[in-house]
Amino acid sequence: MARKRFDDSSCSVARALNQVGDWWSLLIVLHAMYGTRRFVDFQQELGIAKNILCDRLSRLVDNEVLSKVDVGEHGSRFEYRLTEKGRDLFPVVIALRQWGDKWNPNPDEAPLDLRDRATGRPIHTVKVQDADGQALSIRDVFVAEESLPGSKKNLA
Amino acid sequence: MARKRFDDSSCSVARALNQVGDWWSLLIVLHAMYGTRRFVDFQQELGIAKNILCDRLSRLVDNEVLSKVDVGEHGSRFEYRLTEKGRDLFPVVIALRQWGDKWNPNPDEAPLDLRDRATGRPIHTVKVQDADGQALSIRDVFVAEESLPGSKKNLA
DNA sequence: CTAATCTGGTTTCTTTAAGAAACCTTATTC
DNA sequence: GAATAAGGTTTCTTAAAGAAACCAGATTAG
Repeated sequence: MARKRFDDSSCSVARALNQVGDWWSLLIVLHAMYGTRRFVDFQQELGIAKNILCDRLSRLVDNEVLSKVDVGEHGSRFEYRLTEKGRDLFPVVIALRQWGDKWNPNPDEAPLDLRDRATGRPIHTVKVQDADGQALSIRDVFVAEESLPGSKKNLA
Repeated sequence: MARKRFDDSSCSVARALNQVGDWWSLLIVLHAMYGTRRFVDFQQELGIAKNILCDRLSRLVDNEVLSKVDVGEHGSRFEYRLTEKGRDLFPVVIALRQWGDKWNPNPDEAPLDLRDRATGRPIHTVKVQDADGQALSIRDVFVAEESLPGSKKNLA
């Protein structure tokens, strides 16, 4: 495989994908958001091989998406908890979930019904918005200055 | 590798990742949003091997994220264009970009400055919001009913 | 008209990561 | 004190990623 790394890419999306851009990493973050904290629980919920889980957890810890906390009285019991950086992936995960629910719905099962704890009302669809909160499509957005790779000015 | 597939997973995030959840697929979608449409342009901009690009493009076409359009007078000239489903990944990509800009900024380069075409003002940070537009953190959201895998009720 | 080039691939080969399963060490429980 | 659980590590096999060569059909250059 020799997967290409993007640690040094000038594109922040590429760098972000480098940290959470594989199947398992983002699913681990997702389950961490569901409340999972223990190695064995991740393993069982995800059906992931232990060595891979080990690798992904330590990478997420290295990247400060998770923190590894020793919760044993005498060592040897750990929890993996989301850091602020990890919790900040919330909009990404929710946006991805909503996209999946919209375009690849599970015929057998209703999508997760996420609600606001305070009001009990369903949450909004995650959108890109202008300064006033108006939803923006890709055609409504442009790149200021010459910061775009390939020096194109507009989005698709 | 034998990467595990999640086509049939009951989790929409897992299914979504199955369609766009590797380095290249999402970067291809990103560049398509920048306006790239041609095979060679993807290849040069991404520095991806042709066989891998070929595979990813056809998978994205299979998954209806891109459509392959014959634009040659006499064949043999194609464009890959975002479908509505593909364009709908906009909030995902932007949320990921903003996360990357916040937590892994490029020291040498300012982040892309995305602006509203109509007003010229910078776009908002992508957020999860309640029905009134108030930003919600992960602690403010819960799962209604017993739809959560592992039958947990709360998020982290 | 012919040769060179471009586009969009496919094929072959090598490298490397993913996955399964066995094993291991330090608690904790019975 | 033996059995089990947590959290790994090691070994081996399989499969995917990447590089590079090759290819066919269309276009352009001379």
